[in-house]
Amino acid sequence: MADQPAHTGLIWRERPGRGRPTAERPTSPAADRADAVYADLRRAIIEQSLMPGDKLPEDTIGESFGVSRTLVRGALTRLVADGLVEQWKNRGSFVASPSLVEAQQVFDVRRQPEGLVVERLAGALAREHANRLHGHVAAEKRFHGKEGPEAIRLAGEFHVLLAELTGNTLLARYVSEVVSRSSLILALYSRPHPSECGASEHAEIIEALIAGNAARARYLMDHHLGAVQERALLPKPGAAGRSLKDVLVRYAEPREPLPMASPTQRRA
Amino acid sequence: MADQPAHTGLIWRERPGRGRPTAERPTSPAADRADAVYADLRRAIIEQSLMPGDKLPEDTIGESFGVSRTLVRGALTRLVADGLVEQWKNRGSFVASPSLVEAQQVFDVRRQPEGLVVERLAGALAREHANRLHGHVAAEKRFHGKEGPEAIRLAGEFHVLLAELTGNTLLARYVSEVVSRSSLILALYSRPHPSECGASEHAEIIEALIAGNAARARYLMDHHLGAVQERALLPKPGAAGRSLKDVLVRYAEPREPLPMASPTQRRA
DNA sequence: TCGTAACGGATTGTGTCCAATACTGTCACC
DNA sequence: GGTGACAGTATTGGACACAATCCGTTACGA
Repeated sequence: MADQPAHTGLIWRERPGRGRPTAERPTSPAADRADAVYADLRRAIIEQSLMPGDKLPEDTIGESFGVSRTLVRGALTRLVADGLVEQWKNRGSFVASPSLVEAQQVFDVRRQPEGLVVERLAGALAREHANRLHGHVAAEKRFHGKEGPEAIRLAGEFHVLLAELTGNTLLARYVSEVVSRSSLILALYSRPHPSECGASEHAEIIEALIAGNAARARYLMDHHLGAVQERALLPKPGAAGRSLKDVLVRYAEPREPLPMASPTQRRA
Repeated sequence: MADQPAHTGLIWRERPGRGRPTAERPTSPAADRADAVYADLRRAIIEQSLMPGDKLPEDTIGESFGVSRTLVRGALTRLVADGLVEQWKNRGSFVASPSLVEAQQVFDVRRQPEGLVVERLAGALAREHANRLHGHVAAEKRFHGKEGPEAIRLAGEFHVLLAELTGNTLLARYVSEVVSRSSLILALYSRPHPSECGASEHAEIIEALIAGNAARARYLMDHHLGAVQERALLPKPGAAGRSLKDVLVRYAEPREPLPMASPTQRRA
């Protein structure tokens, strides 16, 4: 995520042409700090360093990053637009806690843009693109069996990468957003599962795309998303070690943050 | 658009339960002013009172609405997320001017969520919902022949209304966003066309939904969107009264705002 | 013991200030 | 006549300070 997708990464559009006037200014590049706050916060959420429901106080975050509340607020506003953060009037910002219903809706919606992606890409994959995809899957497989945050992030980034290859900026943006939201949902609802078998499913999709079999690619993608959804939303009913809170959280519809329980802060 | 769609209208989520503590406070309700700025700006853009490329100076807008730049900045940030406004570092904000390529992409993407909408709604339309839809179409027909901004707005709101009826918040949000972007594109590229025949197409879709014919509804929606796209992006090549600028604007890829030409301000 | 009301602390909401940057117009020079 | 550099001006970027709101606690009364 070094250079992240254009849609979500940058507030300010670079001016086209006339190459940057002052190349590489040594001091902190002003507006980029705002982007840094946004990117770091976003990544912390997706990697589950910040869990759903965690409080995000403006001043605390500002101190951590060495910026004022103004910039933090801007970053939070953008994260709200991404659906990763919720804001409550006079109470502050929290990492979003999508309800079970909202989670279902996310997966419901997600199949549409992702279906379009594979349709566009089937048979239209440049050699170099295919290589990048294979490389990504290889990276995923290195995490096979583990279930750390990197694994979740990598799995999501595969879908984003796929979408970006279509060249359709808006499409890439939508996919990126639903993927982010899915990561959040996984953090909230999914039980630890032994092995993330997503990587091999990803590989299958790539094969179908290279073969130019649009129908099969769409079928595979649909199945893959269905599998992810199932893993996320249908944990074993009688699983041990399930706390009351874990159960109840699924039924709290408009996810009001718990007033007291919120830890003062969490750092990535 | 009195009470606009939840997703885009409110920064702050209302606290659930415990009915509002201080009912109807007389003074301006603080955060609502920020929402007002956002909503009015958004509407001004969609109704084409503000045209693509128009400059949006923070202080001028602030004066117009009687708020400080802080609130304006927040509203602009949200409009950026909606794709209605572009920001350029140290140059300010402008009404977005999607390129022809981006416009194509918007319509390309748009069919997906809208297809899902009619699929979900086919045969699942409550009587009251059907009535609301019919009422809306009736309102549209009142503008038959005219081509004012209200007509464009109403046509767009039909799609948003449809999406909201699915009950899927995220889906409604996506549709709302692509509809907004489409309005912008219509403002940029479409030639005045004699009669907006969209209303009757909308009526046909409603009939198919009531009949529970999902396939036909999806077909109709697809065709409808195709028709809109064609009207928007394929004007008569030899149309008279076409200025050089009108032509060139279609080929400027990364839409940098013209440094000089921007009118100092436009008021809605 | 429970319910209600008031107080204090903490956090956010908003406005305003100063600095940095880019654009525009003018002038000198080639 | 055209190109380049320079200074003035306007606008934005960011930070800070004050005010408003809300939460949690405590004290009081039934």
